Amino acid sequence: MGEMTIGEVAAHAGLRASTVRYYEAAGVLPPAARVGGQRRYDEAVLARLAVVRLAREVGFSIAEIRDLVDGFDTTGIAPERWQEMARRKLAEVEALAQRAERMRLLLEASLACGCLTLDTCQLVLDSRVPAQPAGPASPPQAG
Amino acid sequence: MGEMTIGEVAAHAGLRASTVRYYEAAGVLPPAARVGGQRRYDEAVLARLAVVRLAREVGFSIAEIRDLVDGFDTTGIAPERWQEMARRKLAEVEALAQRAERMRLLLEASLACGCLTLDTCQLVLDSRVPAQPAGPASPPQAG
DNA sequence: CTACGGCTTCAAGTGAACGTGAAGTCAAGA
DNA sequence: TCTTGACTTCACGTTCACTTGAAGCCGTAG
Repeated sequence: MGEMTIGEVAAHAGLRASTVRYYEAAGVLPPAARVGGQRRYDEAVLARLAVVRLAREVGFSIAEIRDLVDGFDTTGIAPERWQEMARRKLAEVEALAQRAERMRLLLEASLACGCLTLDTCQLVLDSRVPAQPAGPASPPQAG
Repeated sequence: MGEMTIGEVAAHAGLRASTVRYYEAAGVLPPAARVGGQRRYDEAVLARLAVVRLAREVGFSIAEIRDLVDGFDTTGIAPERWQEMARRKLAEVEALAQRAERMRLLLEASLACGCLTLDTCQLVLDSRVPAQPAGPASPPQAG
């Protein structure tokens, strides 16, 4: 199983061939060797794809993963780079968890509230405009 | 303050005028009355926009909010419709919270692990391919 | 008169993570 | 030989919630 085509790699990794090609174009995988124009892989790419999967599962974007593996072939990445990025991402994930918790609380409150018309519901009134600070008007950024 | 232009409404709601126009086009706001081609609003629209804000905060998409307010003017929505959609959304939000929790655990584990090369890390090996069930091959869906 | 600010419309752009379709190459099998 | 299946590149489509740009109307202030 030393030489694999893109279809075999995709099958082993649980991906589509198009995704593997996309990963290469995005710099997440190094350019594969070609035989008659077709990509050939050895098993190391499966380890790399496992790292990519883990990174995706913990919330890294494709661009972040590109930065993570930049300058390395399929054999290994830089541990200190991972550590640093993982710490940053952990903060993001905790923020996400807090947001989810807030959504959950609001939903439960709205279900418990049961007011006949939401237009007069206290929950709605509470979320009218979230505290505009003083100073010249600056419209909100995309969120 | 009975008659407001789109700019005034936007300022009161903490939105951009373009967003208010977008909401109308998306069916989230009913078509506004026009005076000389320009939109005119009364205060009821602010209550509607507060409902929209709350709905967005608890995770409803624009399309879901359109369904939520479908058939109602700026005065009120259907409570039972809200209840049903809120219950569904609550399940989604709980799933999101679980995913965030899983991301957090994985990140913390990877930071605690500290193995020199992630390619041989147990965490990576664990996330190789998540349990493909038997049967004819069917490529994974987007997710 | 001219500039200005705010309004109108429609169309297209943004970013993320791929998916999809066209058009063509290539080797193996009936 | 013809077909099948897997592969190639390239470019455009998809979803979401908007934003931005172009081109133009309208009232007012200088």
